[in-house]
Amino acid sequence: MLFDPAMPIYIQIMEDFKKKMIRGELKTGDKILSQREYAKLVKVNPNTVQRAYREMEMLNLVETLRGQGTFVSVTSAKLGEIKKEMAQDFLNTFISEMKDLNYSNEEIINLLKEAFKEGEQE
Amino acid sequence: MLFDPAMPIYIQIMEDFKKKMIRGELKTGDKILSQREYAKLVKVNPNTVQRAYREMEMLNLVETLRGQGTFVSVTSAKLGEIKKEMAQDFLNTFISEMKDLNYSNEEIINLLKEAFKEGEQE
Amino acid sequence: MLFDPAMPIYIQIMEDFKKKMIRGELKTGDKILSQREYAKLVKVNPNTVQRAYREMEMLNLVETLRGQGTFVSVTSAKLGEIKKEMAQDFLNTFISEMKDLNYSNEEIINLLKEAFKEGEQE
Amino acid sequence: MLFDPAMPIYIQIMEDFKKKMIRGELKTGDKILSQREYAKLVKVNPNTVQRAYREMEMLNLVETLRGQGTFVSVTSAKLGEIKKEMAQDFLNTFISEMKDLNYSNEEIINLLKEAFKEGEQE
DNA sequence: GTGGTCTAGACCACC
DNA sequence: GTGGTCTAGACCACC
Repeated sequence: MLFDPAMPIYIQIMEDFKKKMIRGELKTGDKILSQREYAKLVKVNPNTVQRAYREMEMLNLVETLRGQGTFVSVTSAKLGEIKKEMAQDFLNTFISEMKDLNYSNEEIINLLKEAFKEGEQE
Repeated sequence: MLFDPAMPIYIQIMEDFKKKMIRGELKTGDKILSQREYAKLVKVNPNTVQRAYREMEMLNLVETLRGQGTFVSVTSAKLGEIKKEMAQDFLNTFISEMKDLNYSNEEIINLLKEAFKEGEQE
Repeated sequence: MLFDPAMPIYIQIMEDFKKKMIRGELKTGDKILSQREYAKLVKVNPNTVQRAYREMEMLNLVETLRGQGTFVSVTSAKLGEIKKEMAQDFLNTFISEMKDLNYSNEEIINLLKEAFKEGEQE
Repeated sequence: MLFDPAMPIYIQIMEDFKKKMIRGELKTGDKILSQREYAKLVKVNPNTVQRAYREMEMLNLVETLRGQGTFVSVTSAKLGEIKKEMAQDFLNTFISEMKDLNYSNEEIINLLKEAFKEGEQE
């Protein structure tokens, strides 16, 4: 995984896990990598991974059992909430970028529709 | 100006000038800040500013006249091109982020329309 | 401050701050020691103090302003809640200890009353 | 048994024996585990157990008969004394903790009574 | 000056 | 093996 130096690594780790949960790649009950394994995998310090895991625990996304590991424990209600939050962020960023380029609401929607049409043809 | 450490600063400077041109805040013929003044303003090394100005000159966005300064020289055709390019980038990023969250084309368009409706009411 | 090795230091730091808030020695708006100063004072690593401060922030007990410091931000409602929680803990520990010694409810209350009487006379 | 690292283990072993005597789980004449067996049971060094047994012997709580083992030898008078001492410690700790939270004598007694009422209902 | 992030590595408790 | 705590110290951003 590549990290954007503009954002704390532990936040990026959390975002990645959230996305995996939303896409169903990680489901409630699944064991995730141990802090040490994950740290080795993405080449960061185990302390940084621990911080990400700890914050996810406080958000009730995962549950940690000492000596056993960390397990996904997110409820579907919570999952829906997270999905909406993340989507809203992307939406806001996108809209403000397009407004910055002087696009009107209608133009933005049209560009989006065009992009989808092109996508279909491929 | 705040710079994202994940991207070269000279690129970010260029993007900023491009946006200003697109929004009409900078028009053909306008004199822009000298490299030294600009460097002082945004607190970066003058060499970095020089690189940004040089690249903009190669793209025919600005023209430098010895002893006089640097002037916007972009044509309206070029401007339209840049605008489309930048918009396309934002669009692609946005779509791939939303797809990452498992949103369908229809859902994305609906979310966008809702966001615009809410924006109106404010 | 002396720390009990049986409990994490950052928890003990938090408990100490909570008590000071309950007793009114720290009031909403008060600036508390900077992480570094506090670390020096109680002779622990600044990272440990930071963890305590961060957890207090998540509990809305304090508020942190970058570059300015950390300030008490607890509401009186929250304060009452904390006070009850801490008292309940002390109460439970005490009762189970006394039950361990085979004291009945009545005996415990009588011992307490006696202790208060003696306290008065001093 | 779990030991609190804040206190010498031999003291904690003694406290545990005292409690068992007070609760009548160990009576005068009972044979207690040999030092080696006890050490194995609670996973501490036999020297630590020996120290605990020796101190209990000096307090006339147990008696060691060469080649036979260690036997409880506490008198009922002594037992009452110990019980009071331990209770007094718990009481003092509890009162000072509650005073720390600004509770008055009356409030402490009321909280205790409430706790007993709730205990009954369960 | 302030807090925030991260690394490297020790040591502990639980399994 | 697992996670939890702590230290020492670097480097950064904000004031």
